[in-house]
Amino acid sequence: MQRPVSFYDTTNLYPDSSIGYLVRVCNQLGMAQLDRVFADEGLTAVQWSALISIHFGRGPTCAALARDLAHDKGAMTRMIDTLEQKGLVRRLRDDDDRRVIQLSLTPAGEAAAMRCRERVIACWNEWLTGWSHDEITTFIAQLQRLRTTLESAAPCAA
Amino acid sequence: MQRPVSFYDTTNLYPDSSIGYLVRVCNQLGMAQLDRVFADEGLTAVQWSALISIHFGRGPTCAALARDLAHDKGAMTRMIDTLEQKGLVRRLRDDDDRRVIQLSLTPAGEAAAMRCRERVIACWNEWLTGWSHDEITTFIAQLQRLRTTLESAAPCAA
DNA sequence: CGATATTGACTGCCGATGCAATCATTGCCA
DNA sequence: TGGCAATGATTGCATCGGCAGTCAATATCG
Repeated sequence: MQRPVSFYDTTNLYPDSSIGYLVRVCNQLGMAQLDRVFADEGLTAVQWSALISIHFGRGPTCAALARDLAHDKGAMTRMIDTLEQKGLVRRLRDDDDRRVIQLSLTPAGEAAAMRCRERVIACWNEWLTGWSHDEITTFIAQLQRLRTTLESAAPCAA
Repeated sequence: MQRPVSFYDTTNLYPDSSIGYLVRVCNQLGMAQLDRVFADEGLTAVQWSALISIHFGRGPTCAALARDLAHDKGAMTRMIDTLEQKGLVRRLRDDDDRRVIQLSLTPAGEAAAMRCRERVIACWNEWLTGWSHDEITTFIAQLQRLRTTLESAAPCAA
């Protein structure tokens, strides 16, 4: 069995060809754009993604939410604090496992999350103008594949 | 001429299919991994990317560097401060345009950037195990395309 | 030529983030 | 059962990042 060929070497890893660099820049630019879009809702892009994650049942608890968004656990506690103060998120102690605090959206939180969602949809459709359906689904699949790898990756040996 | 079909609507924008969510999570996970890799060099992943950007002539000045990395200009000044104190970066006032301060790497900065680069190459080759050459180049091209769009995008109307 | 706009570097300020430690609760296993 | 590891939530601490404003130098245009 042959060892797979390595893609990167010292001759071809430069910013424009670096997945890490490109992913970071795309993230920075996209988040900055969305922060401005959400400004009049009093939300940041990260806060909105937390609301959405709760909405879709990916973040039933604070720890799960932090894992889902690859966000710091401590910082997540404080983010939930502010979202709770805004009246968008509810905390409810779990009776079965008393370590856990269940998170859920208030009606106001649901409404805000859905309002923002429509604007995010509009933004992305604008940004993806000219992309074919196949290009987009391929791109999403590749991002998912990368996420899965990074999630399960042991600390890199290098 | 027909208006292109929109990809996203309220039935298919959820975290696992959202480019924004996936890009963010990949960035968070990748940067966290690289932060640990660079820890013994006393560098963070963001600092390293600044060094590389200077190395490749993409960040000849503080402002250009901030644009290249989609990083805050003020924060960049302070990052250069610390990299200068570490003896990795040099500042040199430009004589032609006296607003500008030219950035360059010291020999120590070059060496550190290249050492880290090799480790980054190793990490990415590990993370991309199983990807075909074509899949990787396609992925990179799509990320570049997205970056270009986001860079030139006016504030989203939505 | 002169006023205004633009650009680059820098700074103060505030909020957010990551890390480490703590405490409570639960799971696991000898 | 009893002790120990694991998990969840929280907090303190240091740092970082984004925003807005300032100052200096340059470009633009009437």
